[in-house]
Order: sequence, then C-alpha cells, then structure tokens
Amino acid sequence: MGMTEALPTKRDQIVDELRRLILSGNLPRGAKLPQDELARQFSSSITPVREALRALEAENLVVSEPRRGVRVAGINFERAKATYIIRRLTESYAMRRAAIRLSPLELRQAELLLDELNAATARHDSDSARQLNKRFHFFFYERCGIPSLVEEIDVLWRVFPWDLLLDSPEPAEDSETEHRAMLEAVRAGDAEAAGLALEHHVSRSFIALNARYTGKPPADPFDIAND
Amino acid sequence: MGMTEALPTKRDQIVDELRRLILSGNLPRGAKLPQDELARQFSSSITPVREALRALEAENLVVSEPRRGVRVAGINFERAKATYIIRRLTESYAMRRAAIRLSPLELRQAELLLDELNAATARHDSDSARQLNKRFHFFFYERCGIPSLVEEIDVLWRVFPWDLLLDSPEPAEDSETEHRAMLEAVRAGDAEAAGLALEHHVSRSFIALNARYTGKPPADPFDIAND
DNA sequence: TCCGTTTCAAAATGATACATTATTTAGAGA
DNA sequence: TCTCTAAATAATGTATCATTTTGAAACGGA
Repeated sequence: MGMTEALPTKRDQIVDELRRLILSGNLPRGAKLPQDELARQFSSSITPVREALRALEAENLVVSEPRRGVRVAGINFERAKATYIIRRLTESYAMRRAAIRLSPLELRQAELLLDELNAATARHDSDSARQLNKRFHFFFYERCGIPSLVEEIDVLWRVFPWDLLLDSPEPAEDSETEHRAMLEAVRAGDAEAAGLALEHHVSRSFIALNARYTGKPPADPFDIAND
Repeated sequence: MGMTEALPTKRDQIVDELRRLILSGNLPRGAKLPQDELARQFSSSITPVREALRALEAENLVVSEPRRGVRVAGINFERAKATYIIRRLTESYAMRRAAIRLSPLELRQAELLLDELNAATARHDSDSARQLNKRFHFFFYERCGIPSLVEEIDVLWRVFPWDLLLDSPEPAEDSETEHRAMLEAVRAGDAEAAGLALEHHVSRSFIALNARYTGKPPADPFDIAND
C-alpha cells in the first residue's frame, strides 16, 4: 500500500504528551518542568526535551525565564476571553457554510455521533465525552469547504485552556440541548439558524466561565455594548 | 533601580535574527536551513540552533519535515485565505465595538491619521503608508474595550503574508474610499455600518488577491455559498 | 536511452558527557 | 532571626558519537 506512514519524532511525541497533560489539568498551572526529570519520565535524553519545551513556549503553553527554567503557563483569563470571541466568530462562520453542504447521509452520521456523545456524558466518561464533543463539532467544520479554515479552528481548540472548565463541568443538559439545536438547524438547511445556535453554544459556555471567574452577573460579554 | 536586565540567551538571539532575515526577504521562501551551517554562521553549537528552529516552527515561519530538515515556510495561499476570513470576522467585531466607544476628540484624531495616510499614499511613500494604515486600523481596534482581542488581531497582522501584496499594490482609491466609509460610519455611531464597511474593505482586498492568484472571476469568496 | 536497484554520503535525530553560568538552598556567623 | 557566604542545583552551551533516514550517485539490465 502507498500509505505514507507518519513517523513521529520523539520531540513531537513529547510535545503532544506535554500539551495533553497541561490541557487536561494533570500538570497544574505554574508547575515547574525540569528538563532532566522530563527526560527520565519520557525515557529520552534531554535533547528532545529541550526542543519540545521551545515549541510549547512558542505556543504560550509554558513560560520560560532564562536560566530559571520552564513552568506551565499560568491562567490568563483575558486571553481565554479573546479566544472565546474568535472561536465564536470563526466557528459560526464555518457552521453556516457547513449547514448548506451536508448530505443526508452525513446528517445521519452527525446524529449518531451526537448519540454517542450524549451516552458518554450520561455515564460520566469525560475523556470520551471530550473527544466526541470535538469530533461532533469538527464533523461540521470539516464540511465547510475551506480546509485551511478548519486547520485554524483546530489551532484554536488546541491552545484553548480546557482545564479552566475542569473543576466545574458544564451543565450537561445545556450542551445537549444546544448540540441538538445545531443539528436540527443543519437538518433544516437553515445556515443562519445553525450559525446562531453555535454562537449561543459558545456564548453560554463563556458566560458561565465569566461568572465563575469574575463574579459578575451573566450579561452577554459578546454584546458589543457590554464590558 | 529595580530594573531586571533582560538576559538574552543565544537561542533567543538566533530566533530573533532568523525571524528578521526571513521577514526581510534575505532568506527566500523555501530555502533550506541546515543546523550545522546555521551553527557556523551564528558561531554557536548545534543545540541552541535546534531549539531556535523549534520555536520558529511553532510560529509557522519555518516548516520541518521529520528527518528531512527545516525550510523557510513557503507562501501558502490557502492559509492566507483562512487568515483573511478570520481577520474579516474578528476585525469587524472589534470595529463594531469601537464604533460606539470613540469620543469626538478621538474621531478627530482618526481623521488626521487618515489624512496622513492618504498623503503618504499620494507621494508613493509605501513604507509610511503601510505603517499609517496599520495605525489607522488599530486606532479603532484599540478602542474596542478588549485589550486581549487587539493582541490577537495584532498577531494576525504580524503573521499575515504581506509580501503577497508586494508586486501589485492595492488600488489606492479603493482603499481611500473604504477607509473614509469606515470613518463616517463611526462618526454616525452606526456600529453595524462600521462593521460592514470593514468587512467590505477586507473582502475587496482578498477578492483582488484571489483573482490574481487563481484567475477566477471575482465572486465574493466570503459568501457562505461560494467556493 | 530509460528504468529500477544498489550503494554511499549527507543530514537529522538522539544520546552522553562535560563546561559554564546563574539561581537556589543550606548553613555559619552575627 | 537575619544576613552573608558557600555549596548544591539546574539551565545553558559545547563537543562527540551512534543511529536512522533521505537524496543522489553509480550501476546494470532492458
């Protein structure tokens, strides 16, 4: 077979694993990341570790002070807010495009995905749920007709501080309802409704986070007149 | 004084210098970047060079194929398209917010900036023109009330492949008309009109680029039904 | 000549070891 | 307890080497 096998280098494996550990909350914000210890844990020499840390530094996932080492980057709520705003704008645009491009078969596949996701949520399998949530969202985005845009949205998801949401998981019913609304809007071929459903989904998520962090009343922070 | 002196490491110097060389065009797109040669040129060992290349890779300034080395990133028209889309969405949102926040004094300042910009364009001072263009745009964005969002827009402008526009500069009259439209919409306090004016500005720029690169008729690529 | 295979050199990756420098910690002395 | 000093710690940088892969050159048969 002409399959070109992906040959991941050790440094890439370390980058991916560290990113996963950070975003999943296993490595708390501010934790020190000593090269020799990482090398031991990843069964490698320090050379790939040092390269991996530079890559993560450029992603703003870790911060480095010269000669003092590298730490997991602290929470930057303001940055998270900007990411939410850009996610909301960009993903709703992709959603509008996808809404008029999905075939009936693909719609059925999306529905099956949603069922899987809801099942995982119901049995509190948060690992599967998160994975399926991403697959459900990207099932639409990937059909927006602009691959490079999907790539950029993927970057937004990768750098998104998911661990912010860890301690107080989102209300499952809300998410379920919103996902269903997105699906139904797409089924109806209503691009505008699909885009709005996604905007509402992202907004509601941020409003909850915002209220928890700032203690402010849940006014819509996306309203151009607010803040 | 409690000034903490910045102590640049060698790898940071290499990152900065390579970035400068790439963005200034001294290192052409696609050029190979062999570690040992770079080490020689920067009078360092290979280790700092390898770390520097990882950082630049995360910035998308260079691309690396495993076991095949690192090259200066080539022009990626598809990626430029995604950047245009995200710019259009994000900057028009910032513009809408700014439109209801500018004071009469600031409006006057914006007008003076625009006069300066038009003057620079008229005398074909493209360096000043580009700088003033950015100042004019960001004069609004910076008043949207969300600093972190401005930061992200700034990243979009920094990563933007401006050299794509080098050989055929934009029609100056179009830009001038559109800038004026933005300003007048803000003067009227019409957030929606200001946002739309900016969307039109970005769209028109991309349509021209798109036509030149793909030879396609100038259908609006932002229309969700197109492509 | 054209095409595929073999061989070989170059380069990236990874592993060690060590020097240098700055930070942190521990401890002695006040 | 506080401060200063000294050792330990850790990051940075240098130097070499082994391994693996790629790219190209050499080779040989159709």
